[in-house]
Amino acid sequence: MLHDYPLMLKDLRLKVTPKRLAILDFLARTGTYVSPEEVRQNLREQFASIGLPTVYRNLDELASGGIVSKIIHPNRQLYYYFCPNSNHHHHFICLSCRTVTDLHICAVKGLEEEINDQVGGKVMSHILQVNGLCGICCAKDTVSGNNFSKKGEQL
Amino acid sequence: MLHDYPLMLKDLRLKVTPKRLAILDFLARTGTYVSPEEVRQNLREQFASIGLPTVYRNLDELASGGIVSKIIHPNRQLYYYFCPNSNHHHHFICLSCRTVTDLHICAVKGLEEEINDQVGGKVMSHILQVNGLCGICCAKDTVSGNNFSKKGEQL
DNA sequence: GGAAAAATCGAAATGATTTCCATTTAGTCC
DNA sequence: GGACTAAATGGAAATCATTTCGATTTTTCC
Repeated sequence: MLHDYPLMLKDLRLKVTPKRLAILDFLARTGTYVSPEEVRQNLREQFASIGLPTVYRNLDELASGGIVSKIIHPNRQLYYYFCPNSNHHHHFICLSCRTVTDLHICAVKGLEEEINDQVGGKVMSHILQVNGLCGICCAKDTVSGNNFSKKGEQL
Repeated sequence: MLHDYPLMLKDLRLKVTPKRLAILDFLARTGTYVSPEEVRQNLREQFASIGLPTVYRNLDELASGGIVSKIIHPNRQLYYYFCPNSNHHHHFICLSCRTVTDLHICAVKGLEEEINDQVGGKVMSHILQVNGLCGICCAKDTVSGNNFSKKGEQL
């Protein structure tokens, strides 16, 4: 699937800058979720200077615009995943190889009804993300490579 | 409902210390989710010295033991909520008054099936939390008092 | 090509959470 | 009740992802 990055950016009223394009391109090529620091590492190959604030700002803007998704890792750091699918859905993330699988059931509908009945409140946002090992990593049975921080799982 | 804190702690093989009891008591009395810093503020009234590491360590141990729940706020800080209910369930949290409502539907069952079919992977953990305004705060229609950090919502 | 708005940079600040290690305390066994 | 051991605690300092700041550069649009 090809993406027209300049058009995507214009739709979000973001200016089309070389760094934005490179960030999008990197995210799309990688196909897994990545950390802001990893994005910067990669952009360094193309740009003499690339500030971390620029990376953070852009990832955040792209996430607000719905082109990328934020992944909240059990280590509580943020990762980003190229996911221009605008239908409401949730993610299954592999803690080992970092692949993301889109899930098509929205599990929150029933909960919203329960909340309406019980609390009469208003739902403003929700987090739903399923963490685990994908089939391939599960078969390998080794949590290899992409370990994250030394801190234990926290969520 | 009365709670036997010393017994709860013994069940978790944690020593019964005055600070642990005070933390549990504070959480239970408060009835809303609170930040580690707020716990420390409160314990200061009872103890001449109380270190922040102690508070963090204890909250984390109690969460691991299932006596309190971690709340992951949209501002990405951790809050804790006294919730010794060991049945699997999820939470609706009010962003204004910080009340928590236990939800009785587990929304993740269906997703796990989908994951098994699609990915063949193994689910290790999930986050599901619904954020909003409870009925009372909704009626007031003002997001009063308990604002959190100045940073915008992030999740 | 020039002006206005947006984007970017580097350096420094922020701030929640942890680490370290010396000291104290709870649990246990006589 | 004292002594011992493992666990808990405190204070200060470190960590480290993420933001802020103010000055400079780019993009966009006419």
